[in-house]
Amino acid sequence: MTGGGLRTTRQRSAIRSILEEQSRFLSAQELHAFLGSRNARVGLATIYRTLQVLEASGEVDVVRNSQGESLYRLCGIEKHHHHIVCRGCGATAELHSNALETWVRESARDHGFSTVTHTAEIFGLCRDCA
Amino acid sequence: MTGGGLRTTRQRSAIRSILEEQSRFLSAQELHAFLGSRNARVGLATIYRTLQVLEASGEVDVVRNSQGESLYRLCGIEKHHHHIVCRGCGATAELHSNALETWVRESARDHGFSTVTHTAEIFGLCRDCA
DNA sequence: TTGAGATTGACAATCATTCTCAACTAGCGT
DNA sequence: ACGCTAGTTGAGAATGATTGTCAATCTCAA
Repeated sequence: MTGGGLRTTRQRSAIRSILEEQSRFLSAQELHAFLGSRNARVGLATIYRTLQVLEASGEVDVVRNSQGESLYRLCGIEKHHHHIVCRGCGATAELHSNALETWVRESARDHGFSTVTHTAEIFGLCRDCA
Repeated sequence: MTGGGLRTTRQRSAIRSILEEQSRFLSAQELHAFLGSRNARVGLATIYRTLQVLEASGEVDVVRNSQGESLYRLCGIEKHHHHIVCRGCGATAELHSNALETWVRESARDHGFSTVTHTAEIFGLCRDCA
């Protein structure tokens, strides 16, 4: 994480494994509980560190729920995108939208803003949870 | 806050006053510092409580910065809107966009989501801070 | 197999935010 | 102006997610 290469450890594999089977947004705390429940106890600090690494390398997406808690999800796609997340079960779909990116670009231009970043997430109830 | 009417107190006036002169997003902590610096000391708990009331009544807008801290800003407009916020000075402009709302509606429909809410904020550097 | 450097984890430390609850006060009725 | 009562306040404890610490442990290239 600091300089050299990354190593494959039991902990990192376990974390990645959970992330893979649950293809939805999970909090670090949930991840911790999951790991514990299957005898693969991993320290919280390690979970947070691993999640940071994955985030930095773009392997997971991060969103914040209304409580300000960070939720992580494995993400195969490197392309910029957004999410629609189910408040009930956490199911997620990725969204790609030119309309949105255009809106961002034009808003920035109209107000003289540069080096802009943006957030945009939709939360709702999926068909099953409705 | 619980049931009946609201009262006008020195604290609430002071908070509102700061919010009015600083027409930009402030954190509760900044507000606390501001108040302290002008001999109008107000307890942090009170600041948070007041901000919650103002948020509930739609008098302030709230966004979360990348640290997960909540930022508040007085908002005269009751109509739904978004913001473009300067990372440097906190200057803010309100955005109204049919394109964005349409994107949300269509994304929800396409994925079978109902009762959706959404967040969308743009962060960047304003002309002065660039 | 070995050594250097990456990684881990128990636990302390942060930090924003919320809770607790006794003391205080705005403002209605008199 | 006075009293009363429910809304308010604030100091400090509590919460809860996240980060820092650092000695012990583990990976993996040589």
